[in-house]
Amino acid sequence: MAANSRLTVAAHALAWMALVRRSSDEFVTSERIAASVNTNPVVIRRAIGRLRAAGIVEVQRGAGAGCRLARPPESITLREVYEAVEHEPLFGLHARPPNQGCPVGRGIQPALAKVYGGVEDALRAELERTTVADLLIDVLASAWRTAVEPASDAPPGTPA
Amino acid sequence: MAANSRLTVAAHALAWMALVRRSSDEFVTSERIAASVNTNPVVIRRAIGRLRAAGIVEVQRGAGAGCRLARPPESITLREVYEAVEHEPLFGLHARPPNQGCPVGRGIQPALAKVYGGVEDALRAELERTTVADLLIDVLASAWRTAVEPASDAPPGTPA
DNA sequence: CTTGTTGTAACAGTACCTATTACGTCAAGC
DNA sequence: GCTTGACGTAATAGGTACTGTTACAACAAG
Repeated sequence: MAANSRLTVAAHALAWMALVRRSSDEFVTSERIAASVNTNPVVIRRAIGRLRAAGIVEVQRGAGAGCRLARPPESITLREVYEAVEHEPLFGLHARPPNQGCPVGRGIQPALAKVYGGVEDALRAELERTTVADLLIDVLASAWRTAVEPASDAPPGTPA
Repeated sequence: MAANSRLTVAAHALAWMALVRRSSDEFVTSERIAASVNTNPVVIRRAIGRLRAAGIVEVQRGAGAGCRLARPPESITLREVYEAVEHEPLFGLHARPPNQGCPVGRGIQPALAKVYGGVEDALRAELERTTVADLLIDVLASAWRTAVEPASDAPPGTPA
């Protein structure tokens, strides 16, 4: 399970946009988000592209452009986010087809596909229990707990 | 989510050993299992090594050596198998630590870790619902359904 | 002592992810 | 219109992980 960080990047970006949305309706740039995630703006744009295709965010092009949540954060579940950014199955089947001359080789793939399908359903159901709004609340609670400097509750406009 | 096939290979090997166990207590070689999985014996040995460390199979070395289930297949759940062969977390966090000067950057990792932990728990609970014995029953049912030749129900001793 | 098998290291090839640069496209605002 | 700032995307490089394969030491049965 070589884990990638696409869901993490997408969730981080959405939490950031949800926080900004509390105080303004302006579009935020991929560069600003990238400064908080600590990555390259192109990585953010790639994630945003998938979220836009899923109708989770809306993007404004041209000068002074950017991105913002397309819907209230209470209505965006992490299941949606997961399905927007991740398309590979959780578990891979055989790299090369198993021996069809053997009963186990012939029956193993359908049997495992059933199991894996149930697992992915369970994973999606669990992710559905958390919305971006829930996540932001928890993020801010954790940030307070970790804060050492009293000036830590800086406004969202100063992420870098 | 770059999916690997370790769980698939382990489950396939265990189903094969469970089928053999029905008619004999002999040890089977990694070469025989590899012939059914259609891979290299070393790949099987790598999986067997982890299953052995977890107490799922027992290995006999020396001449005429091999491997067999250490316990009845009804007592081996896919959760155990998953935990034996897979150690990486399902979702990766940030490749580089997020900006600690931003409230979201400071709180996102603990918040996501909580979500990801719940997801892994749900995944394990779902995998726990299936034992190797259950899997074998389903494998054989699927093999029968797919069988075109009447000689398809060959004894387990002839996998290749 | 021979023989067959495991355990493991080493290596090549492939594939994917992240980071980065570069550039075309686009719309706001003067 | 033109300028400008930002997105969308291709291309590339470096790193990492998995699979397949060869090779060989360790080991136990007979």
